[in-house]
Amino acid sequence: MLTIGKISDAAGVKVPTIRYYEEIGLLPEAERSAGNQRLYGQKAQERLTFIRNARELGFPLDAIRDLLSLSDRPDQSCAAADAIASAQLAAVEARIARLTALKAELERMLVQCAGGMIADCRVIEVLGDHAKCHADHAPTGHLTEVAG
Amino acid sequence: MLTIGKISDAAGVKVPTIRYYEEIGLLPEAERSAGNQRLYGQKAQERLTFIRNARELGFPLDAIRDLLSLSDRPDQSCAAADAIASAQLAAVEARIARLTALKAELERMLVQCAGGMIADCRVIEVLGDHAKCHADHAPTGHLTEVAG
DNA sequence: TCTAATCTCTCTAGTAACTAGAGGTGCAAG
DNA sequence: CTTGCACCTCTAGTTACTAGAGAGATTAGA
Repeated sequence: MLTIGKISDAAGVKVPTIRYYEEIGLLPEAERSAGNQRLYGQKAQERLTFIRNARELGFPLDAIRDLLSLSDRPDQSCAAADAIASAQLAAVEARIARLTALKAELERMLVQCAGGMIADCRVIEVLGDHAKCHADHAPTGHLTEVAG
Repeated sequence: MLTIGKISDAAGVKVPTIRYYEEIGLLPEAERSAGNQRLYGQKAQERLTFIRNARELGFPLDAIRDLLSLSDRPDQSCAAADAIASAQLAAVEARIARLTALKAELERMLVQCAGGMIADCRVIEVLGDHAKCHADHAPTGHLTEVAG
């Protein structure tokens, strides 16, 4: 039986994150030692590793929850898991396309900003009036793209 | 003078978002009508458009705050704005690289999942034991990549 | 065996960037 | 004048955690 710190190291997931996963029901409630500390066995560690890998591949926790419930019933068709992964793939592709467009835009801005004064700065200017950019690129509606 | 709904439409930023921007100090406090409703002029609308464009290009609000304070002093060198935009470009490029790797991984998973049972499903298996994947890809430490 | 250092516990609050909803008021058209 | 939409404030929820306080558990060394 491993303490939380050990599976944290083993699975590469931080201690508070593990407790958080338990809290939201992604991990079952851990056994406790006499002194109330969490104890984990092999199965828990595998489950945590699964979660970590899926997170690394960009799956949101809800999708992971679904995948876990699928993997708990190994006799069923693979189709549902396939659907989740496919949706994830499509989302990733969409993000790549979007980011590639942003990259081009940023490069254009920067090329034109050659050490002048703010008054003539293309970075500022382009952001103030995007019409000065090239015309229509997809109007996005929700602005949830975020810098890493 | 325009009401909040009008500049919302004009700038393409939702009404609650505008109030939020005011609350966090990205927009100055708006004038009010006799009946306590917010009123906006040309300048506020331009500022909001600037924010919207920058958000669309993936700038975080903190960076936008910096850019706005730069654009308020047009006599200074463009270097700071350039630096912010460059950092943003680098962040975007890093995200693209990461997502491209994820895409390859997901595609590999899916190719091998050809309608079998969960017990043999590569999607589940790969997530359970990433060693079954190809070896080392960048160990990321923080798992903040999210599906769109 | 004692003690000091390191874990671990719970709980609360904070992060980014909003979104949603409740319950109430302003305003313009018919 | 009333109907109905737009607006107001405030609170709480979202995702996936992270940080910190204050207290108890465990373990390694003297």
